Amino acid sequence: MATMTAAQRREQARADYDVFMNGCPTNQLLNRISDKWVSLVVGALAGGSMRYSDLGRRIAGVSPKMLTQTLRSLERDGLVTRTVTPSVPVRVDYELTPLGHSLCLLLLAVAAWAESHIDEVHEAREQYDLSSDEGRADH
Amino acid sequence: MATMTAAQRREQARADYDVFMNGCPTNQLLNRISDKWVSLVVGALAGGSMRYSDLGRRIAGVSPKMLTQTLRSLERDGLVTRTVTPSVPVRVDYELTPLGHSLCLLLLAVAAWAESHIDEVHEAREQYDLSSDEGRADH
DNA sequence: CGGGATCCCGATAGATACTG
DNA sequence: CAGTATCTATCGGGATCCCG
Repeated sequence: MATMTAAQRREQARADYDVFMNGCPTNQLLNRISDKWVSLVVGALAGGSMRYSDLGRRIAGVSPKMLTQTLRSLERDGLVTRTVTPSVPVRVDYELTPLGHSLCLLLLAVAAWAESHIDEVHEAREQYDLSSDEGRADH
Repeated sequence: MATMTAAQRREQARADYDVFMNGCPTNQLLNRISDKWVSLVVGALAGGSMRYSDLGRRIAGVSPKMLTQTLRSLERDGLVTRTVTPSVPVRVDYELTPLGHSLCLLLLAVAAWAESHIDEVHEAREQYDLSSDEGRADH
């Protein structure tokens, strides 16, 4: 079947693309750190180990489910360690691994870029929004 | 009203949190670059200006809608320029601004981290998945 | 050629309730 | 205290049609 619709071709392309994506470390990392809570958790743990509920209080706004989910994925990727102390009641501490601290450094670099360039972005946005309004004025 | 349910308190916390988020440049940037297509578009444009349909072919798998949407947001943020040449048919070129190139550099830094640490992450994942299987074996 | 408008669907965040 | 299970609402992403 050499005759494919545009949609079919895109579908095929997406299949190839997905394979490419899965093998691409950069996108994996991007997906990870772009997670709504990851940067906050890493940031909170940067100062040292913390208990589950301390994290929940520190990050304020996260549901137990999302906190657990985030911590689990970070643990799976070797970015944090989970330490259970079987006392009564149970105590669980989370701490950044060396790899986690390394990631924290990268996050700091991102933050640095953001803070030094955000003004330009905001200015560009105002310009853009202004132009758009003018364009629609004579509609 | 000092008596609030846990849900109400979280809701309140989220409101505060959202304000904090909106004002935080880092999260804005994170949201932007974590967009599925942004890094690919920026990467494609790193080599020079490109036409709309060339981008569509180069990135392969993107729908026209998402490509347009991505380019618009990048244009709005002052990361790319959109140049319309009113010939027949119309020709539209996109190109990275200096700010866009700067972002590209940051993306490169992220990519560098990803490539140099992805092995550790994968190894950690295997370890983690292995341990999980063992844990469930005696269930 | 380069889009905008509209409808639809699957993924996922979050609320709620329950457990060891 | 530290989660787990389930259900629902939302929303990003895609297909499809249409315009300048």
